[in-house]
Amino acid sequence: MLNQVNTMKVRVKIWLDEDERIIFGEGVRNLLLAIQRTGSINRASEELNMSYRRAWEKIHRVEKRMGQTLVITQTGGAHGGGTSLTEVAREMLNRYDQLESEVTAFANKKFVELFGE
Amino acid sequence: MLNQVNTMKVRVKIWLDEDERIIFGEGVRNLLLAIQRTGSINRASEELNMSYRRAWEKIHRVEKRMGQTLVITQTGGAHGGGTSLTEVAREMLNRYDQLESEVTAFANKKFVELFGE
DNA sequence: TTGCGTTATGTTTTGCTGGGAATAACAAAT
DNA sequence: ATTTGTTATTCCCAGCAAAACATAACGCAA
Repeated sequence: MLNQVNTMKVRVKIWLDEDERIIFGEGVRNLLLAIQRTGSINRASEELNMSYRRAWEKIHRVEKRMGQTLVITQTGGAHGGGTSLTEVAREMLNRYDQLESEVTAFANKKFVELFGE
Repeated sequence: MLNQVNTMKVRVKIWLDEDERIIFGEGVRNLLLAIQRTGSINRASEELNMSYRRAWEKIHRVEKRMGQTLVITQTGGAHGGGTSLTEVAREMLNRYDQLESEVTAFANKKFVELFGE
């Protein structure tokens, strides 16, 4: 009956929240990874085609909600400064990534069971 | 280290898509359920605090993308008409709900494993 | 033949999110 | 002192998505 729609895929989005407020999701995850890779919020936001302002807001909103510091910033200096991640941020990244990949794998398996021919 | 943030919950959103276009998600699911319950798009949209316009567009966009008819509508008559679901719609609802509940349960279990104390 | 409640659809208005420009502070190197 | 590239923050504007408004058609009942 549904064989005309069997090129569908299942998609999953996962986030952590507290009182309906997003604490940690895909957006911050990507941002933190880019900061880790580039060493600066500025370059990270460019990579993600996001304005610096938005990137900055995103991070600090999450920091406020978590009551945790996620980034260590330094202004001035030879290369203008930069930003690196705290241990807490790295830990969150690890756990979130694991959660995300396991749930996604499970969803794909179930999807095939339920919608596959 | 993350014990200050242990009132968090994990949230999951699941949808079916084809070429980055949403085919079937939470929105249409709720709408179809409300139509099933009320027998009319009009009353369903009121229940969901959504404009009739938007409800109607949502349904027909999905119908177009699936190439399937989801609702049977009737205009005029004693009570003005009404709308009921097709067999395809009911089948989609069943499978989607099952997928959604199983994945959500799995996500909650994994979340406790990864973020619980 | 008028009224009613529904489907169906076009047009206008509103509100909000995100982007961009602008500006300041900072500290190392030269 | 000047240059440099970053963080930090304010303000205004555009674009888009949702809401609101408007209108037509339909068919049964009275």
